[in-house]
Amino acid sequence: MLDIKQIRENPTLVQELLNRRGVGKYEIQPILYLDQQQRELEIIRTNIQTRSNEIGKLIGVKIREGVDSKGEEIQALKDEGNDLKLKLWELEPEEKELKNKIEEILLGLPNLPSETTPVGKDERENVEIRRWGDEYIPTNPDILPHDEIGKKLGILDFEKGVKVAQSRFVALIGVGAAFERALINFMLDQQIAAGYTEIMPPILVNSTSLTATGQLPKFAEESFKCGDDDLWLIPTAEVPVTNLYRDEILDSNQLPIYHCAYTPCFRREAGSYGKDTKGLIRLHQFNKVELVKFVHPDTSESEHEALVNNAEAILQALKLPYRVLELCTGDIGFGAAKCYDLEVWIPSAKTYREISSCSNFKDFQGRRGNIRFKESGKKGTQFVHTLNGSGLAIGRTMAAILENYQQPDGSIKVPEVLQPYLKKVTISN
RNA sequence: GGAGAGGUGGCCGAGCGGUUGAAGGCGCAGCACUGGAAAUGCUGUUUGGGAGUAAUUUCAACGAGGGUUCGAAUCCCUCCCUCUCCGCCA
Repeated sequence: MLDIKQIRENPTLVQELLNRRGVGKYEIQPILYLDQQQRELEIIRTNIQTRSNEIGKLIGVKIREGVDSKGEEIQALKDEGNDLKLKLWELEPEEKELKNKIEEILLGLPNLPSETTPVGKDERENVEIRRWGDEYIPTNPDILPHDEIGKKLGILDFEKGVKVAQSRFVALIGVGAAFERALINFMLDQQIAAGYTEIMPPILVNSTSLTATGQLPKFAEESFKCGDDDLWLIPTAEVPVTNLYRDEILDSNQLPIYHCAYTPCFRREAGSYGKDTKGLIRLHQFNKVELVKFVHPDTSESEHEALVNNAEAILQALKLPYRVLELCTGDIGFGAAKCYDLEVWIPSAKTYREISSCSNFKDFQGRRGNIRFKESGKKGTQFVHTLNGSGLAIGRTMAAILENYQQPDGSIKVPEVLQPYLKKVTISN
């Protein structure tokens, strides 16, 4: 959520930054107008309230002093109080409606992109920052797509996923299941060693939590809802983990807080019909290890770089070729001010595919979720900055390994760092 | 699912119609005492909105939303959540 004060005080700058996401997409003019009206009303209402409070107190004092509570003097005050009450009954709903409208619009506005976020229309204008591991790109031209080799090896069964659930679900069989588990454990162990505290959070969350992180109200159709309850399947561990500290005032010396969490993630993938219909790339349910940071605003940029490095370290340990993209203003997520995507090399498609997305939300989620901190000596509170990134998406990592480590005989070499976890050197029939 | 209890400030906990943003305690901060510390004493210590350059001032908030009243943490209604016991269950 954007700061209404910032919008009020710097409307031109705010509008300019929103325009970088797309001219004409978001307008702050309506908010400015409503805000003006609301504040004018508030002044009037507050004055009436003040007098009304005075009357209430005065009656109390008079009665205690022995004035006849049924007498004229008291009655006159009561009458005035009643008059004021009528006026308040008129003004209050009006002001409340204005406030609700402002809130509603505010919740629908995306975060302001950072000054450093490259300006661009869509994903074609993302900027490649660096590449790693070119030397690991396989030279064998006959690499089978991961889903095909997975079927051949008997470790991925998409038909069974469809039977049990629906399309875009998979069942992992035997070594496939163990492989998934090995990846999860390896990634968690590595991130814990990097300083993150592991969380195993609820994977059903309430609407308030989804609103805090920004999935609601705008992106309701992207998540699975449990019909009878106010509970949703999480689209990412970012939601429960960020909400761990919702409505809390942290002490500045508790910061920074680093968490990692393995969870399944559930996405409806509405609007991507026909895209990536095969394989592990785009499923309704997938596993992911997520990194989440809560930091002091002064450090959020360096914390962001460090978080990206933590995610990259996994790819490097697995010796998977990848590149880092800095997303442009037209492609960054709703709540992000700045975002790096990590894309892993997928040999069968001869292309890089997103495997991690590392975002700095600045105070956007902190404000929506009311996550604050207090600095001793300073008065008042500040919103924490939140950051998160995948470290990494497990299914896509498995896909990348099934291809990049594929041998001419159709077996899969197990990456060295995974061997102790899987207790295998190769996967074959 | 059935029965009962309860939700108050950073925490514990009183208050059950009148100057209560809220006693008392803990915690925290400052000061005093001390060579320094502990102990002790004193003082201070919620958050958010509005107006003002500021000092300041005003409004709101005792789970949430309505209602009664001149006045509600306190009374009434609805909802949410937590806890205990019973049942069921991985």
